[in-house]
Amino acid sequence: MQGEIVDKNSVIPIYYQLFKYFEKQIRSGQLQPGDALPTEMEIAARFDISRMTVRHAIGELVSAGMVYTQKGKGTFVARPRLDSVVFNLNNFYDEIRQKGMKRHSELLEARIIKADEKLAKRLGIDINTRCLYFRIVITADGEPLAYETKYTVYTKRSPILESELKDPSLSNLAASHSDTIPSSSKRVLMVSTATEEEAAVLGVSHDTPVFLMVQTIYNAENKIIAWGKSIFRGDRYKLTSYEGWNVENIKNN
Amino acid sequence: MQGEIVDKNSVIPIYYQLFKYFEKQIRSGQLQPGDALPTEMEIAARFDISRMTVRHAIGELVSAGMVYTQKGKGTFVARPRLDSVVFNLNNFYDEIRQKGMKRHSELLEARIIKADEKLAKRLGIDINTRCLYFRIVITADGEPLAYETKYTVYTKRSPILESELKDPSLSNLAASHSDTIPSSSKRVLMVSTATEEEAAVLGVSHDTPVFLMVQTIYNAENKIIAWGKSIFRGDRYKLTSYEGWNVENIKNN
DNA sequence: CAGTGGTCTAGACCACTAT
DNA sequence: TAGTGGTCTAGACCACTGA
Repeated sequence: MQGEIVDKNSVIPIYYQLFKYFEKQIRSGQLQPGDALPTEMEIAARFDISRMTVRHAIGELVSAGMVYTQKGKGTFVARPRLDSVVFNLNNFYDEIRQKGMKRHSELLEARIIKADEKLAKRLGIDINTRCLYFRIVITADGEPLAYETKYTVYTKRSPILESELKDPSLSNLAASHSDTIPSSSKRVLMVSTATEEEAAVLGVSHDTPVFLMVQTIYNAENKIIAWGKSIFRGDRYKLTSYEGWNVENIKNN
Repeated sequence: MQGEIVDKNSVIPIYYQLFKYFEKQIRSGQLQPGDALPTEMEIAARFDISRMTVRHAIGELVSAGMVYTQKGKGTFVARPRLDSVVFNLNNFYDEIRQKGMKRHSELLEARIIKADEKLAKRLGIDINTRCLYFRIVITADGEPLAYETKYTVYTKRSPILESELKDPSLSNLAASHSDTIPSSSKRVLMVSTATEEEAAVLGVSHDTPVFLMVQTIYNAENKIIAWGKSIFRGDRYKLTSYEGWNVENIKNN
């Protein structure tokens, strides 16, 4: 009768079947936060499998944050952490695609420049170092949504493809034109109001609220190799975060 | 001589020592993205440990996103994903603490109300359902930083503690006063400008750019049990995201 | 003390990859 | 075909918990 839960002859691994079984119990509320799971020995005996296989399944549940273990006591259903919130930035670009809109990047300007004092300081490089500078506007169905300005050191002197300038990924760009590999990235998200120039490019009125994001790319030696500033229209963009175990069910609310 | 790397007599588990060993190799760049790790059998033989212990260590590296495995081929160092960005909202409140400032919550208003049509629709409940409504201002060193308005259904009629009204966690509040348990949470982060009322409360001028966050708490049946709106001063708050493997080294830049 | 989860072993068979 | 990682077993000993 337990064969309905774990089929040892299935191509699906036993540990995965077991993981899904408990996941379902928890998501459905049959196992409530604080409830104890059966002991590993009990589970192994009930399904006639090895304790190591049981532990593999429980390990997956722990990784998913759905249970926690306490040495000498047992394994318990965790409380969903509704307060630790993460906003996934992919939203900014994915949102366009999800709505079935066509994303398009327009190159406004692209130049090789020699770093002046301000840029040299910002990039942590020497003055007059050759840099690649460019600006793009990202549109969806013809409407401007974001305005990005980017700088990266240009030490490799490899050819610049227009396609890569239209790619919003600053780290890919740095990988192509810096002589070191991008290793870390820092982004700061702020609110601001559009400057005259930004308002003109985005086709909004001056003082419209916008998201302002500044990104810095570092190599393995923690040297800055790229810097970018992005302005997102506040009337078109938003970030959404879902937490908990029933997330799929509320996404369309 | 390998004993310097893995000490089988240490109280630290072997798999963890091995995990740290490879983590160090990767962070230091001695193992570059794309490089293959030794095979599991090789590692087991070199350190004279069981293959299962090696697999445990590699499993940790996989969980950390530092390596990936390919059946029949081997295990390889992953490329850090610098494009998938997450902003951790805890920033909003942690930032205050991190700066050594004292957070304080001031209760502006707290009432039990009967839901009017607008609120009933927003909370997905019947008109005239009893709800707890309140507003707070969060200050740091006396300066207002955030303004929050919250509603939750009030079915348990349990006493309301002023301390819990000052806790910024909407899910904790819903847990106390709703007759069902919070299960999922949805948050939407937008930019806006302060309304007259918000500007007055926060002590900023009208039309100052602000973060606007709306949170909805659901129970296991996907019924809304709480709703809240938070206004964060744009001139005081920012969200920061770090990606990559050298993150600790760039946090102070 | 008995029971729990944490670690570890020395095998085994499998599916997949490349040659 | 040989080599890889993926799964699984049936033990073992340990540290920790609570009675």
